[in-house]
Amino acid sequence: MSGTERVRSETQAAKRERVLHAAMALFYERGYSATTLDDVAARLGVTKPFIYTYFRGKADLLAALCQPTIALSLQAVAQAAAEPGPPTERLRRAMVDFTRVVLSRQANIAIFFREEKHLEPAALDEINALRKRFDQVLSALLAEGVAAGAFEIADPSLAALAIGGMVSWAYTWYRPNGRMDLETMCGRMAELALNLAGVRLRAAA
Amino acid sequence: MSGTERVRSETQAAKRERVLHAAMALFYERGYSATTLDDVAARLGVTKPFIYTYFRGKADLLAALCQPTIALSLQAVAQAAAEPGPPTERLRRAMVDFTRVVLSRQANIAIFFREEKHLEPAALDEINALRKRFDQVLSALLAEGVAAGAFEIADPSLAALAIGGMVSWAYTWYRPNGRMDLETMCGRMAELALNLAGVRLRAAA
DNA sequence: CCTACCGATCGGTAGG
DNA sequence: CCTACCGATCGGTAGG
Repeated sequence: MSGTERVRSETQAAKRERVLHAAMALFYERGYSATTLDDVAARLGVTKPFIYTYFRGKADLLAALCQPTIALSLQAVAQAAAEPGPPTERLRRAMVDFTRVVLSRQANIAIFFREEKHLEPAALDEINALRKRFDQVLSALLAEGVAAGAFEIADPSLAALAIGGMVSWAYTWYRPNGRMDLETMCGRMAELALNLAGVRLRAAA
Repeated sequence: MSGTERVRSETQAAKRERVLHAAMALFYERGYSATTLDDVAARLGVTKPFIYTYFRGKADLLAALCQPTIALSLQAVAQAAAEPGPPTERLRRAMVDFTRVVLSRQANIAIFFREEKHLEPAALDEINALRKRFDQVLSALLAEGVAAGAFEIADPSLAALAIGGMVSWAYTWYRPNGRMDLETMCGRMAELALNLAGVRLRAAA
């Protein structure tokens, strides 16, 4: 309708974003396999070949939905880890920011973990390299905190996987408009991550 | 060959299990959509109609792979929660047993979370009821521990989701024949869960 | 006569 | 950017 008419006047980048948004919604609701490119086109009021102007194919759309979100997850943790300040506050900040990425991009996170097998090998390799760095950065921050006496962790690598999983998993249960707003949830998940890291004292920053 | 010949002499239940095992391996490696029933049959040295003797169709196979594993997860936590003894030891036991289900049935867990969208609505409803009970049982155990002064948890429902996620997530990274054997890993994950629950003292049982 | 299968094929739909 | 269409494939089922 009005959305359809506006598509023509938008910039190339905005049109591309429109396609991505429609694909995100459909892949999230119905799954990748059950969504046809005709479905995506129909939601935009265009036909299938329109999509091929911006993407090489269905799997390219999938990669464009997944890769930037995983990159943002890494960025959130890497930036917080590189800040000055005590390990406890850097970990808290890292977890608040990481949780915000997961919850604000819930559909993208869900799509990645569900549809990983449908990514082209090159795209999956690129994403897995980001995930590996995520675990390394988080693990290094935890080890630093142990060395500083701030955390009690027997195995920082394992704890990094545990913390990453605890937060990532929120894509399966978080409901926007639920009983807790997004920022409150970010703070709560960060607190739980600090517990997991064995932070004994909850001193304010 | 020898496998093929043996299929004839096996009992119905054993044949059904053979089909499930082949489907599990292929769904796990290639994904549900990329696996054809011909692929499953080929791995068993039979043809596709053989599968229809034991299952109503492809989605029925999927449900048979997922449902029992989720049921075992619930059972592990429910049994440990119902035992006598202090909350801390019941939680530890619940987490050791739950982690063992996740790691020993890693493929099934992965398949469920990836392919949820391909389950028939009735099968998904049944599984989601089990998952809901899982969260309720774990949440109740955490609340009991808080009441007994054993745990420090601001929000038992949220902590249950966090703990469940931390352990479930292990399906994404655990490698059998890795640096830690399965039982050691179960103990480690249980320790991390106790940390998450804010257990302050690590008194022996 | 049945159980347990196979060879062949159909309707329907996907990506491109 | 659409209409029209293909090459290929798949789940499910009939007859024997």
